[in-house]
Amino acid sequence: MWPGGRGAVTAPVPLAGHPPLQEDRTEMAVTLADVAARAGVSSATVSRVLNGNYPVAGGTRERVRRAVAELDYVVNGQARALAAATSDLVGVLVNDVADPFFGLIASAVQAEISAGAEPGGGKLAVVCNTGGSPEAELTYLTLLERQRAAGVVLTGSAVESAEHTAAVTARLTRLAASGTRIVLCGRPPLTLPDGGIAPATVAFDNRGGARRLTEHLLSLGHRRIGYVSGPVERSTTRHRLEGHRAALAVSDRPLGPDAEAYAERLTVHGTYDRASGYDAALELLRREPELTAIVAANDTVALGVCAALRDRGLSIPGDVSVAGFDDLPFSADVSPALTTVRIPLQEAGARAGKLVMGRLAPPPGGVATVGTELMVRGSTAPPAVRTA
Amino acid sequence: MWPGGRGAVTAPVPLAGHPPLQEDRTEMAVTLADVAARAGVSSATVSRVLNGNYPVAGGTRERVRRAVAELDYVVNGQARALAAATSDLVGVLVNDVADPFFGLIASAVQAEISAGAEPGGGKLAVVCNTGGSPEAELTYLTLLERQRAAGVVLTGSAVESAEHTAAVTARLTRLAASGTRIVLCGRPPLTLPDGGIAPATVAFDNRGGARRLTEHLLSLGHRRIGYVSGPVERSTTRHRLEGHRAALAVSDRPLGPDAEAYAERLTVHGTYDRASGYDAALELLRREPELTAIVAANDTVALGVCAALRDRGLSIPGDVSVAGFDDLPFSADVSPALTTVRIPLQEAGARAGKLVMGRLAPPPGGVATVGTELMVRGSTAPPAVRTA
DNA sequence: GATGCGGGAGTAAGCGCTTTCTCCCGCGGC
DNA sequence: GCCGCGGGAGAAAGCGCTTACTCCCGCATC
Repeated sequence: MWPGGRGAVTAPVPLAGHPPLQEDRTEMAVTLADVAARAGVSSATVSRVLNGNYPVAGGTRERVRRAVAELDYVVNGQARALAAATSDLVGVLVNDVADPFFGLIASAVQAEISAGAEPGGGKLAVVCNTGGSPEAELTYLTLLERQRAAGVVLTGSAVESAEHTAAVTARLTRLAASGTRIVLCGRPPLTLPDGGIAPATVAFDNRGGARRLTEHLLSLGHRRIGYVSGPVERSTTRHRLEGHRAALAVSDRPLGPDAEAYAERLTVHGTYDRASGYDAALELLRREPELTAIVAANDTVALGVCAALRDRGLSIPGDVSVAGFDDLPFSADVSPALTTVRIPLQEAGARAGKLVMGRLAPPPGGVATVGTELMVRGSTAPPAVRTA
Repeated sequence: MWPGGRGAVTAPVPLAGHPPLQEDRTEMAVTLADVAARAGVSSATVSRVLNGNYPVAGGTRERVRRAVAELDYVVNGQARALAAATSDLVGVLVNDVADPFFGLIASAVQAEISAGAEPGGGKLAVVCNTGGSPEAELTYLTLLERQRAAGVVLTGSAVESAEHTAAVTARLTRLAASGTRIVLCGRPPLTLPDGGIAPATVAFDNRGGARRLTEHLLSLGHRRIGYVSGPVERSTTRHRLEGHRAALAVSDRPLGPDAEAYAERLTVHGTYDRASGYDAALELLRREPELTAIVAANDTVALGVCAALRDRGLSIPGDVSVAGFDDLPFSADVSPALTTVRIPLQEAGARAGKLVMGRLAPPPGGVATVGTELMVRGSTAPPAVRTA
């Protein structure tokens, strides 16, 4: 078949696998066999006691337990995983761990998956920071496949490019086929090709929340509303913007047929961070000095907007009302407290965690949407009566 | 499940390991052997091509590469780990992922460790949320030992109880002995017993930062300064409080010998969250209505303090100055912007990441302290001249 | 033309578990 | 009193890789 292959091992020289690496400075770890020897049983029995899935006589069990304790034995997860074809790892992909939005979700997911049964304290969450980069997302998916992760939770907005969607779908299909449970949290449902079951999804009602938020501003009397959007090509960005526009569309804004163009003009795209909000606010003010309200894509951006307005000498909400999205913990504490849309991130994360652990049946249709709630606080008020 | 009956199979039926679980719905994953067969080489050669640590002829290598691509082969990390006695996992223990303080550190650590060499994109960070619970910390340490983690980064304040310290030390000693690299970040150095090398440490200058912060208030003219501390028995809490007291000790406060008792009275312990700050501020106001400044254990707590003061109708910094610690991103954006102490969390995390990856030599003495910087902003000002 | 070398490839021995067979033993039933 | 049975426990076959040894072959050396 292949060249160079001889074979013919003539002399009975015993081959040796890994013998030379014994005398490391690192004393050899205790293995199942050591425990077995100490307890005077076979390693199979020790394994059985440890996993508790096979009847072992009380006395024997006790002896094994003692040996385990005396030797401070800790099972080798990788060997176990290999032999049993299981894994203790669950991947959690987030755009940015340092962002409380993801932190809250990750924290809830993690609490859920490590709250496992006794055997050893559940699974371990591998939090992967994609930084919003599609490539990183794919890389991590591969890394998780390599680890044969028990499950994967994808959180946050999806990049809406056909190419990337296809790539992610392919990875997820493979993962699902090999038994990894997939859950999407805060990103739109996905359809897997060739009969694959679509992953369970915990979706956020971004569109509805955004609509209600803008309706709130409209009802206060605002008509010149700026919108600081997130990065284009991301599902969350699109949904929130759509909700905003939907509210505007049914309003009685005096602009009639030009309404859409006007809304377009008062929309600035940026990233989901503070600096982006700051810059965008200035830009909006330039485009429409008569602005009476600004809606931001999220709370962090809203903070940047507030900073810019303040630097411009405008008061909130006296001169301009500001609203955010997400209701992160700090939003209630800033001054003025931010009007925003609350997403039950904790609850969503917990739900995702239960789903990925198989502790919760997937919702009918595969998609569960968590509602959003408008939180009206001090940063929004009726527009001042200007000299217009 | 298990046998149950005997079965006296008399004929020489060959034993079979795992044969029955072939026909799962989950098509059998591609293995090294499959790739080898397809490329017409031995599996050893495939392994060598993949790991690039052994000379393989160009043609052969190309053939293997093609086979890998065609079969969409992804190496089984667990088998590899078992065989090579290595691991792709690095544990990162944090008190609370949802807290930006830890989020920032974790994010930096992660960026550092996954920025690995080509072989496969570096290691995977396992972010473990201890919730500040000593038990959880130990549990995670065991779980990481089980996974034979390549490294572990412990972040955040340590619980200062002899018992817990001993337990952690024991776990770390074992981990270190088995080759796991240990790094402490933001927690005080530790000494391992019996000759074990102490883990590399990236410490924060909490004491110095706190001292300079209080000195700043003193220099503004404040003399009645409340302190909202963190949970007792935590190193960070203690260090910050010590810094604060140190500054007071050398000040010319008019209270003379009673100074210490006074400082004691103006210190309230709580947790590191907003609610704690809120309650503590009210309590301080009750104890000393003449208070002109409040120093909080961290920015989050400071936010709670601000909220309480506002609810009491007090202006910041007009009536009471407020200061925090950490300089989290939002601190510059709240109104008034928070005077605080900046800790270069990003830098510290990156340093810890490099250390745990062995890409940076441990600092001499094992401990590298990152400096802190006083950030004076709008929330502190000279005390108003009250009718006193 | 025989010998020495070094590059390139294969063989197979484990890594430390899990799990399937096998097997031993004491006991109640016919 | 012999057979059948079920509870307990052991032997051993892998899981899918890595890697220490071997070995072959072509080429430069003497």
